[in-house]
Amino acid sequence: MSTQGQKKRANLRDVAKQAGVSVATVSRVLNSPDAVKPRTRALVEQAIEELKFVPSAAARAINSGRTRFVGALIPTLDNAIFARFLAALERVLAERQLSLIVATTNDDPQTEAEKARGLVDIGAEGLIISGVTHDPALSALIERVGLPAIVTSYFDSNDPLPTIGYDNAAVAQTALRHLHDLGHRNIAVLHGPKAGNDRTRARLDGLEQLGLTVELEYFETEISLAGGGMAVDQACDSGRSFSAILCLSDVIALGALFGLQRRGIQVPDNVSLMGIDDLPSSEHAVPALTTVHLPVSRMGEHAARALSDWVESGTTPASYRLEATLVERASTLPYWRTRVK
Amino acid sequence: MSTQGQKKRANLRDVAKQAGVSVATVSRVLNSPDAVKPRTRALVEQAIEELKFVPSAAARAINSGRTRFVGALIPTLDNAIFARFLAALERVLAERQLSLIVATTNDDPQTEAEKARGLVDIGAEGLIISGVTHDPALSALIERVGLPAIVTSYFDSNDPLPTIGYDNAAVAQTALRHLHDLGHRNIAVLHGPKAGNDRTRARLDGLEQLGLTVELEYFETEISLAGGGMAVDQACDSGRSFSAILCLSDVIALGALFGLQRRGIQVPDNVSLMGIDDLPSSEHAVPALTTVHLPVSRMGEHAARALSDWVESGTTPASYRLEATLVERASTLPYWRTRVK
DNA sequence: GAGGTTGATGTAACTGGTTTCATGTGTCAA
DNA sequence: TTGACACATGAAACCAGTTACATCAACCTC
Repeated sequence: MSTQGQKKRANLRDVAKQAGVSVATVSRVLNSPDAVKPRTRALVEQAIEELKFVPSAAARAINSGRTRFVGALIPTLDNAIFARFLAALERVLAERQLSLIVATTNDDPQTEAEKARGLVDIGAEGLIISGVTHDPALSALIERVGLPAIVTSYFDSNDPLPTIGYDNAAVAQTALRHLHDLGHRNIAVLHGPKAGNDRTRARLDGLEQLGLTVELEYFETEISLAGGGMAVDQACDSGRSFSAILCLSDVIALGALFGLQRRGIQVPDNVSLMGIDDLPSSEHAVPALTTVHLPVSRMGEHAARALSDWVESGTTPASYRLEATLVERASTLPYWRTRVK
Repeated sequence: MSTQGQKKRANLRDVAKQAGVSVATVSRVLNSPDAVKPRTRALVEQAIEELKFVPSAAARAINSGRTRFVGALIPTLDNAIFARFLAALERVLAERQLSLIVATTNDDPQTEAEKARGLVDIGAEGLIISGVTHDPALSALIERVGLPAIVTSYFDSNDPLPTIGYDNAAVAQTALRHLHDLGHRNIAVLHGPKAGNDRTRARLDGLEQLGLTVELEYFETEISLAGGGMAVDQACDSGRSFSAILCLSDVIALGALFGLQRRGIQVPDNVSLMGIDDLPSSEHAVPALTTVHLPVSRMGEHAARALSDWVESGTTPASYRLEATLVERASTLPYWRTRVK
């Protein structure tokens, strides 16, 4: 009854009193056990056990100035591409004893800024931000706090913040050039919403800037399997004919593949189909989808290392560009072998 | 030069000195601005701006006893089922001003216990734990700290912790019963690793306990599209013949579908195929996959609400059972209409 | 046996906020 | 004019740890 103070969590002072030692000694038992005599240590450990003492993280943090967690702002968890990125991020951060707080933004700059604010308020030591378009409030916040922050999923050495990613315009161009090289000249482009999504916009801009003599017809849809299916229906019903379909996201591409299968259109015999991202599903689909591989796992690993170095030792990382490579699989065929339906 | 202390972050005292007021007043400006005279407030706000003052989260936490974040221990981010669960969790927690730290365990109880320890060390106010099998160290930790913790993805009203989930044995039984009702008697069961994965084990146990007069042949593989493909190859090459394939995970089922397509085996004409989970891909695949719908989004929402209530007001939530329902789609057919290849 | 060194422990200052309580000023009614 | 009261503000205690420095005993050396 006397020892079991049921009221609330014991603190250092309680333990010290119980063990008959000073608070400093208890603190030493916790942090550098070798510095205290075994007998005393045992005494303290027993008191800790009896009182079920658990040190307060906040009090620790106030002294060390460290909270040991960073935040990641990502558009969504629903797309495997971000889930994979996050998985790599989490893995490498964990190796370095850093935890990861996840905040999703739905590609809304304002939500992004608000969630960033929330992360800073609870003590995030650094930030990983996916994408380019940001609310000015976000930049202001980062500048003000002097917070380590890395932008990913896009590369631009001129950005005020370090960027770790690929050149989205070039990625789209790689894809389009492949179809062009195969001889395709009438291509449907299926892409996600432009609003708020800078990655999609950069990819679309890339297509425009390439200046190839191809007819591109654009179909905007949501980035999901259902979206891919609907867009493909729209494209087929538009009255125009295409020998190839370029999807600016693999999720859309897989949805499109399913949509085409439902209509009895053969890929790649009747139409070539390709995506961008290189999700596991693209490799295993039948036919396997040609795509542009985005090294998101490596991006996550690199970003995690860069951020943790920055947080630990204050070394601002350099921007880093990852190469995206064409992965040719079975879903694309030369134009002359295509029998457009 | 004098005002621009480049050294380090300003604190409350610095701001107070700069503004010529007391620390209490600055604190008030931050927390209850109405309590201070507009003129004084302006003075303080100017000082805050000049010094780029940002309050320390740790110092706040030490007073309030709140850190405003909880942790989630999930097996992996690579399976969409957990990504979707997490998305729902994050959304509802964010509504309630709680952040979410993600830690992945790879279904390893020891990793789980270690990461839980890490979460407690940095001040998590509560825990969401996916699955049943846990290291004793984890239970000990939770008990000791008196930490709000909810177990999900499984339901058991007798568990010492509140559980929010479905009955995995019953889920598998629902699936098997469906195939049995269709007349299938020779069924290949494709499932993920048993080691460390209690959900898989519970589902397998469920199949055994159902006691139907069916021949079940088991094939263990990894939970991935590749795994599904390999298992289906193994099943086909085993020399035995099946009229139906039951996959204990939709990821495996989709991999199996692709594998069958590669072999030229028609689903459902030559073999019926079904999964469990009901991922978006199952709905959109061709043919659309029959599956058992697990309401993971609702599970995430419910868990988030329960945990935040617990954390905020100390009300231990009751365990909650979610119903999993059969979703009949195009990939399963009665036995008599099947032409086994 | 005096002086120096080492090791173990305690005292108290410190981290950066919040909050209680005391103080001082201004307004209003009696 | 004075007592009552609200309002704005400051001083200092407080939260739960860490740590610089002081203390003291024990051991060793000359």
